[in-house]
Amino acid sequence: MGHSPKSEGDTRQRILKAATEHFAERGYDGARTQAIADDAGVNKAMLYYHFRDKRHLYRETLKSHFLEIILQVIPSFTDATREPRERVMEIVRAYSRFLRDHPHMRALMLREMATGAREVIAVVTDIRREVPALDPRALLSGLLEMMARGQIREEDPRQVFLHLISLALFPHIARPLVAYLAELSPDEMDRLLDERPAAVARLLEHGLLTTEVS
Amino acid sequence: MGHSPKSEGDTRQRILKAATEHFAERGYDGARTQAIADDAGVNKAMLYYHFRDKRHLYRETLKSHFLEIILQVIPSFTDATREPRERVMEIVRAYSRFLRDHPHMRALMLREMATGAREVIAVVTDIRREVPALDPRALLSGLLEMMARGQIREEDPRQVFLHLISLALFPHIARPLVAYLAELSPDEMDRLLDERPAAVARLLEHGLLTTEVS
DNA sequence: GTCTATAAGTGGATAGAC
DNA sequence: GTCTATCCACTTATAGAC
Repeated sequence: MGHSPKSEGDTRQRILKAATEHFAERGYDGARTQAIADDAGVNKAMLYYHFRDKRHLYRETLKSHFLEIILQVIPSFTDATREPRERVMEIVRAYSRFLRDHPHMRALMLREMATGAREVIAVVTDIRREVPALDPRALLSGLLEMMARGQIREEDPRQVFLHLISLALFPHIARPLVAYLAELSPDEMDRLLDERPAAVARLLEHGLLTTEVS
Repeated sequence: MGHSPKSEGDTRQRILKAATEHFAERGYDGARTQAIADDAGVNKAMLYYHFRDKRHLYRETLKSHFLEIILQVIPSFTDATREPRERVMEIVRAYSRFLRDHPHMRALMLREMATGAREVIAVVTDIRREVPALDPRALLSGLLEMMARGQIREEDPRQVFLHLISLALFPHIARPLVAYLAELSPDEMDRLLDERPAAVARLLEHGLLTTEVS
């Protein structure tokens, strides 16, 4: 690194941070390059110096965050040191923790899913080319292993995968709508989400339906 | 009714249909009024005659769809004529069916959630003022009733509500990303989603974790 | 690396004829 | 109710000085 005029990679980072906020809050089309530059404390022309254009800036923004989510969440699926109940709770907690630490990821992910996740998929493919160890298939193989050990019921592992990420993620991403429908204050909603890992664990242990005595 | 020059409420409906597609696929900021008018087969000025401006057009678009989702989904929570297992399967199926019949709702909902669901909430509030019978609180009371009858395990009903809509909705809304991560073809993904109601029912009956024999 | 100035184009919206 | 023509604010993007 050496002798760059002003602030090395710092400017680039500040731009990415500002871009994250604007893309998350207003979406790709709604985000204004001028506003991003202002928030980053640089001139608008700098966006085009550091990134080719708006689209490239968007991709790099996604990339910087998805690398982290993959690094944080995969281990929760594959860590075999804990007992089963604790393991599934940890999966729910891992997503929960990630969304708390990265408050803009929720909106970024939602908008990406709305467009068929085109850009995320390109970005994840990119990441995997650079770091082949980060294989999302690990998510499924961790479950298969638990099944082989008889720790979880025999079931299509893809359905089990869907069960777990649904239970873990949906309440967070649908938060505003759920809070409105169930008439919950932000505080009550926080508490409900904090209690989620335990509630999910109970569901996975006992199911929901009582056994008919008939 | 009567003697309107060309096509009564027909034009309005065609505009709403075209608007649905564009708002879903490109988002509010990404949608182009020109493109909506083109697809509706009318002049752009007509949008401003039938709806005050772009924002009002967007709200009316949401409203036309949310009225339907409320009408279709609430009954699945409150219909007490079936037995419990069939009832929860029906909840999962009701959402599934709705998303199949309204292919653009997925994206519309996702984008709304990304912005904190501001507009949907306004729209649902509107609908409830016009049709007070459609109270979303019915979603919770249906569950409470099942609990009172001992048909489902004692649990915070709000957590149960979250369990059910998470399991039912998330796999559909996250479909593109899930398909990519699990390396599933569109056909395989379709089959997986078709099998969801049964897989969810099994989860609710038996849980997931096996009982430790220790 | 960072800025100023400006180009080139696009979008939502309206006035007014039919 | 529907169309034509047009306005003007605002957006991305670049050329070029420092």
